[in-house]
Amino acid sequence: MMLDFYKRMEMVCRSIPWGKAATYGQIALLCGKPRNARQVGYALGRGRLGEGIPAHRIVNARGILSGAAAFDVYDLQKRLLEAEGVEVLETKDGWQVNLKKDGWNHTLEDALYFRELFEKEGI
DNA sequence: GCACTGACGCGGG
DNA sequence: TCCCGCGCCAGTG
Repeated sequence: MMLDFYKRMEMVCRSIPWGKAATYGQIALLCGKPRNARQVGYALGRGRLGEGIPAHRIVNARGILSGAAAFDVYDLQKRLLEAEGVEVLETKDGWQVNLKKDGWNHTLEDALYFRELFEKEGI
């Protein structure tokens, strides 16, 4: 049932720093499942990662915010990001964050930390 | 088991 | 750089 993946996603998502944005692929990578970016979006969309997940900090590889339908309020993701000091720009493809400036630059140490954590937790 | 879906990503033109 | 096609894979009916 790949429940392990969900537990991993929850841990990684909760580790995204305040005021930073992470990509689906980045989360999948840190979970040890680099090809499962779609599942990250799926899990978030269905609210399968529990309460308090900073879902607004997850954007796609180009920094585009998820479609309006993903949040109850059409601009909630934008407002939550801006409340954390993240600049959200308007583009023809939708709202976008500058990943160069506001993207989560996780380090190799971060990746190793998660790998050890998952092993220790047995997931 | 089968077909289809999707908050995705990448490589080629 | 911008599109577009294709690969990806857990869920769902």
